[in-house]
Amino acid sequence: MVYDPKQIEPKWQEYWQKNDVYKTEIDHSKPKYYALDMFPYPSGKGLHIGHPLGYTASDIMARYKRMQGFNILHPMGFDSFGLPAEQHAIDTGQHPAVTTAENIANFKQQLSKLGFCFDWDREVQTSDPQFYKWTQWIFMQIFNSWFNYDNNKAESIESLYAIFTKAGNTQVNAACDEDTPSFTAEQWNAYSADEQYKISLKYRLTYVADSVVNWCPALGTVLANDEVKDGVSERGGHPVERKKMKQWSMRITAYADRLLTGLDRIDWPEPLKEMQRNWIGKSHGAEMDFKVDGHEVTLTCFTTRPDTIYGVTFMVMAPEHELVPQLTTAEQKAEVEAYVEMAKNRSERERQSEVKKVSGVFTGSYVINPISGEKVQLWVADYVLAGYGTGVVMAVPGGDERDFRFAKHYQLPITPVVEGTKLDENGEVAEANPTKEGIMINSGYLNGMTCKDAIQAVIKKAEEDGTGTGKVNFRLRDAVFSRQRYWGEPVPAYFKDGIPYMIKEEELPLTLPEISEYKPTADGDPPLGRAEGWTYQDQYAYELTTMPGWAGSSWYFARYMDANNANEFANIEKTKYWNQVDLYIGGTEHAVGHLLYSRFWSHFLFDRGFLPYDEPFKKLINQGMIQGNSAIIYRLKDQSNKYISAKQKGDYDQENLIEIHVTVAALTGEDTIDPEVLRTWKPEDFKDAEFVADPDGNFYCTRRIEKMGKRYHNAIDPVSVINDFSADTLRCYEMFLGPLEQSKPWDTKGIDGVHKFLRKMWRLFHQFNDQGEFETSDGTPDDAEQKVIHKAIKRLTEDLERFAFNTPVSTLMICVNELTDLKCNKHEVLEKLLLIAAPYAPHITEDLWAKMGHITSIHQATFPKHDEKYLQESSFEYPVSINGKKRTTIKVPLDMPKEDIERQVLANDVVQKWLEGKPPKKVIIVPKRIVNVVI
RNA sequence: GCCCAGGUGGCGGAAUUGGUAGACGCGUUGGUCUCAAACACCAAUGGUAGCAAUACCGUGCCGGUUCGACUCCGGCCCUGGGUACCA
Repeated sequence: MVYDPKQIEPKWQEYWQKNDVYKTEIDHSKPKYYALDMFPYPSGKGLHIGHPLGYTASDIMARYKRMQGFNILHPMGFDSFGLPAEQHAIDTGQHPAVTTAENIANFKQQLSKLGFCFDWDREVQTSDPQFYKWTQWIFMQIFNSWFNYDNNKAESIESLYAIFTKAGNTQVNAACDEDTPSFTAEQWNAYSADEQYKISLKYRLTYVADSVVNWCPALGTVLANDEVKDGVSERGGHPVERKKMKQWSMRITAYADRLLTGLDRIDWPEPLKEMQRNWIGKSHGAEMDFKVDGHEVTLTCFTTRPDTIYGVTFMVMAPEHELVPQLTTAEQKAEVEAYVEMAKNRSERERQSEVKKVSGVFTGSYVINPISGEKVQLWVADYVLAGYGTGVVMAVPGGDERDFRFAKHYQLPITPVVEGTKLDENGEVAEANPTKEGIMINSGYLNGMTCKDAIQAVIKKAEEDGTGTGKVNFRLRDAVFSRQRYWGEPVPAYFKDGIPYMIKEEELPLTLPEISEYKPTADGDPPLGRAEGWTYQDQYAYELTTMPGWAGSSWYFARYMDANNANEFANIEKTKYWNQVDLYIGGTEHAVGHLLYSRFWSHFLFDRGFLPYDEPFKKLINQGMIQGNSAIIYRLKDQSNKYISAKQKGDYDQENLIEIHVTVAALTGEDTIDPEVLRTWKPEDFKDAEFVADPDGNFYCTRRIEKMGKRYHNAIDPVSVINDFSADTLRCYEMFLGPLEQSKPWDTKGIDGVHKFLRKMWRLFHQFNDQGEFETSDGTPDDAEQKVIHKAIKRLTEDLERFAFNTPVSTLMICVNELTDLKCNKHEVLEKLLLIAAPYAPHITEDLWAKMGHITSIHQATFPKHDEKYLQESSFEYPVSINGKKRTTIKVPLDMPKEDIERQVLANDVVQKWLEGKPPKKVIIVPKRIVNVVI
């Protein structure tokens, strides 16, 4: 009988499902283990080969831990709100809910073939009203909270009212809007309830404020940065401008410090923590006030280097800064306005990355240095960002590279203020010196101080003079929470006299209304503006924006613990049992998005007593991305229908070529394309296209390794791989491909080897009779057999304990090969082999396990432990090096003392030859490693 | 630009603490089995020189630390991810 996965795999998948093998209940007698995957967005293209990578790893860990006696929570669900379904709705008119349901059905169908041990009774879908009811509920709790810096915790808004009633707000140390006025208890108590409410809005952790967005007037909508290419919309190529709009935001900045220190308590990859730290970007420095000459206006800038205050030779404000018009002189007005208009269309990313393109304009105004009293020019330049710090920088070209480039370009003065700044032959500053190491020069009373002392000195003086204060600044910005979309959670808020109010908790969920079209309205309102009667109590307009994609994904992991609870988002007793996610697996692309927002919400829910932990993910592994190998062809810009073979690229004007990603299904070889496949693939683009092939008759494309995704048409369907081989093969192969954390392009080159391994394992159980039927023997295993299996158990266990998922496949292969060589068919040995292979290849091992006579699932059996007694060696073969270069080996008993080993080594022929009669300088013996003779 | 990661044979990768570089698999070459194929099995396989023993070179590039460096340090180059409204 041969290994026939087509027969085995569906059989056992059905068995597991029917017998509820993976159903999970709280069991206080067992330790728990929560293994979680980042849930997928159910795209229309279905599962791609990257999804099963992380899912397989967590599945292996879940099965392994289950076999070690843990109670496993291993659920799956769908992040089912999102842009693609909405875009599909705009294009076809099909309701996103319908598209999403179809896609989810397809995903589940595909997932079912991979043999994962998910407990599907706990499935969640973020677009399900029974789920988003609780997303809205959490939103309300955040709205009804404020952040108290005194104890660094979110508290109920009632407690803030209580403080105001007693003491006003002068003693309150809270996260709030900048324009919050001060008031006493008397003043507060004199306010009307409405006025009090209005003031409370400045403290609540969600609030409405102006935020800058990418506005596309032609499409009447806001675009994601992703949808903007070179300043125009990706769809249609319409101009995009940056515009301020009223948006809901969340005060994540209040949690900046806790999100920073919380990282120290979790087992995440250090680079990822580093990314989050940098994203939060805590920096110490000062805010300095510069008076504008001839105006009653002060410009405040944040700087991390107040010590360089004497090096300030000009000042720069962001083009969006609200004081730009006021501070521009009549002569400079036209130039400044033109510049501001130009800067409006450049994205923040462009502005930061194109450092070589220096641009800016003089306002005509001057500011006065608060320390030196010097008068310097005030400029506007787009390398200064409105959103960071105060949107104004004091430029120190001697110490900052961007300031330096700017000063060089516009011939502004450059003063070196730190000793050791490089000068050119004319004695002018040759390059900026950004280091904090050195002694101050050209800096008045600061001269001779170290930078660090000067920083303190300047802050002290500024605070005494009232011209500045020491300040901690964060790069992190509050999180914009509004999206001008249809397919997202409605915000459970309505407006009365322009003031936002929450609906009542018992009125949740606020379900998405039906609308006729999914586009924005003619006057630029979000799609919900089309919903008829979209009002609260028939009179107050509901919020028209919806929540962002990260809302649902910021708490879904808690819902799995109590997925069907209709009265609470998750019962606290249940969340106490399951607690933190023990192993969370997902891609690095979420490093600062999802993984920061989830931490934020968890910290919040913890503060308010809704969750028993603040850090949601105890251990995290960032799986690498399985990249696609895209196929790219070239179209001539001036002839929309003409495509040229990639090899002729050089013959054309590069500006005239447009790269087009085409489906990898059209590939006929490494880099050749069959144009006929393209004609049927996308008739609207290629039906009548002209393809200019090479003289050899081939039409070449360019291949490029990049993210696998819909837009690149480079995705591979895992089900096709299962059909060609088996689910067990795919699982093992995805692990075998390399370290989980590493990104790698998908390539099926080596998959045969893994498939062969499974066949070999199968044959191991069918090798002892002529019919090839299943047969094992009861004989006692000999030492060689014991050694093979115990070596494998040890290696595999050690590797899994350190979350190395790739090397165990090799270990299993070696074990099967060695047992085959030994012609081992001992029941005791083969049973252990099945047990250790079960997490990787659940179907084949389950089948063989049943054939061995077991009546319960192998996944409910106990994982074997290795016995050291079979692995003990009596001697060790040392590699012997001369001056670090390996020359020979020497085998000595393990317990031999170092002096005796040295004697043996020196007596060795090869060593003697190298020594040429002279004694060695040194002999280094590292036990069980190496002997190195230095001559 | 900024933040993070990676770079090892023809290919995917291994080397767990600074200690035999290339485990395991693919591919290639030669062979066994077969009427033939498929399957399977055996052998070789980093490069150069050599019949061989062996020698020299070799972990992106340049330099350093060390008895010894894929591993640690400094400087570059290239590739991938993120960069706040893709998910």
